[in-house]
Amino acid sequence: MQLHWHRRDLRVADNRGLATAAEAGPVAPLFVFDRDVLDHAGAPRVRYLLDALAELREAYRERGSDLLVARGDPRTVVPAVAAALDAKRTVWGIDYSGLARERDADVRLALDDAGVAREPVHDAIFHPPGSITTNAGDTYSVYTYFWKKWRDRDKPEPYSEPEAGDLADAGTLESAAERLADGDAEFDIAVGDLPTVSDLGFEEPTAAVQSAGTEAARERLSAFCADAIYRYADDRDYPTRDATSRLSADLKFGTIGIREVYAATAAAREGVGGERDESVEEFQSQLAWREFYAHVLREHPNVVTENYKEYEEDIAWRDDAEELAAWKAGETGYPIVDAGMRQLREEAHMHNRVRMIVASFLTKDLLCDWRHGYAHFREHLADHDTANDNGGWQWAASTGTDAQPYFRIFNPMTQGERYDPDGEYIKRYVPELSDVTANAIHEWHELTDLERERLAPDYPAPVVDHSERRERAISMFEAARGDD
DNA sequence: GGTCCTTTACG
DNA sequence: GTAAAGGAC
Repeated sequence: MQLHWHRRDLRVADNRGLATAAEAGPVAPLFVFDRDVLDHAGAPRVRYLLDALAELREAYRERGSDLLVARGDPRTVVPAVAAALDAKRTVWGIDYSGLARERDADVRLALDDAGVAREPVHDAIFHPPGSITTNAGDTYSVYTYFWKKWRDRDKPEPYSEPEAGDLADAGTLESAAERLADGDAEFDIAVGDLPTVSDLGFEEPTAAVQSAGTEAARERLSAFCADAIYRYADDRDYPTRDATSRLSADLKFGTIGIREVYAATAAAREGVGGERDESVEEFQSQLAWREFYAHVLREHPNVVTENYKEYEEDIAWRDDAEELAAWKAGETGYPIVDAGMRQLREEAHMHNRVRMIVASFLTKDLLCDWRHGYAHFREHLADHDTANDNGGWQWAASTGTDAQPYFRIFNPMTQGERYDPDGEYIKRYVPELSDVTANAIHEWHELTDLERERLAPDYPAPVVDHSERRERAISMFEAARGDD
C-alpha cells in the first residue's frame, strides 16, 4: 500500500505524486484540513477548495476508491494514516512556501520515526528551485534571463492518471478510517466526509466564485487554446477583452496539471507562425513567471513578511486607516481602481492589469505598506498563491525582485484610459458611473466638485491628488534609500 | 565594462 | 524623445 497526501494537487490526471505512488500501488489518497492553513485562508478560497475536493472524491469513487478526509495536524495525521493502512511509502507534491516546508520537514521526521518511507516530488512546476540559476549559480532576481533558460528547457509530457487497479478500494479505506476513529486519535477522519464552509469556520462567500475542479479547468484551457491564446499578446492587458486563461485558481489548487496546460499551449503553437506563435509564447512566459516566483520564495522564504530589496532606512509608509478602507471598499474616486477592488469582492478575482493598477495605487498613491494589500488579496482572491501574490505586490511596491522602479509610478487615469478606453470595465463594476461618458470618467480627477455632483452624485471625489502623492512617494523612497 | 532590458511616465 | 536603478551577461 502507498499513501498519497493531496495538498495543492487536487486532481488525478497529470499528477506526478499520484503517478509515482501508483507505480508501486495500490494508492490510498488522503486530504488533511490543516488549521494552520485555514487560518490564512478566506471564504472564497475555502469554497473553491471544497468544490475541488468534491470533484476529486468523485473521480476516486468512479474508480472504485474514495478519498480519506481528515481534520487535524498533518504531523500527527499523516503518520497515523500511513500506519493504519500499513503503507510502505507516503508521497506528496512539494509546496515551496516557508510554512509548508517547515510543516513538511516535521512530517518527514514523524514518518521516519514510524518507519514509513516518504517521497516528496516536484509536481507543481516544471523546473524546481535550484535547477534554473544564473551562470554564477544564484537564484535569479530578474526575470528576463530566467525566462530564456526556462523557455529553452525540455518540458515533460503529462503523467498518466491511475486506473482502478492502481487504487485502494473503498472498503480498505473504510476499515482503516474506522480503526483510526475507534482509537484515541487526536484528529477526525472519515472516508469522503467533506466539511461545509461553515464547519470550517467561514461564512459562505458573497463573491460568485468561478467553478472549481478539473472538468471546469479543462474547459477553460481548451476554450483559451482555441481562441484567446492567439490574441493574448495583444489583448491580455484589456480587462474587457476576455483574453486571459482564468486558470490561476486551477493552478493554485492543482485541479489541472502544469504539464497538461503547457502541452495544450504547445499544441496550439503547432503549425502557426508569426504573431500567433509569439502570442502563445507570451502566455507561456506567464507560466514561467509563476515558476520564477516559486524559485524566489523557495530561496527567500522571508519575502512573505519582509521586503526583498534592502533599503538603507525603513520605508516611511503612511498607512492611513481611512484611505486603506476606501481602497478596500472601492471608494477611492479613481474609477479604474474602484472597479478592480469591486470586481475582487464580487468575483473573488481581478484582472491582472487591474491588479497592478490597484497595487500601485495602494503603495504609491495611498503610501500604504504592500503587506496591507497582500493581506486583503489573500482574504478575497480565489486564486491567492503565496509566491505569485507576494511577487506581484513587491513588484508594485518597488521592494521586490525585478521590481517596478520607485520613480516609475503608474498614473491611474492614464492606465484607465489606455486599458479601458470606453469605460466598459469601470461601468460594469461601478454602477454609479453607468450614465457618465467615458471622457468624464477618465477626467474624473480634473472635474469640479459641482460637475462630479451633477454627473454621479453617489460616486466619491478622488481621495488623494495623484501628482502630489506621486512626488511624495518618490521622496519617501529617496529617504529610504538614504538619498538627500 | 558597455549594453541590453525592464508588465512606464512625463515634457 | 528622455529619464532613471540595477541585474545579468
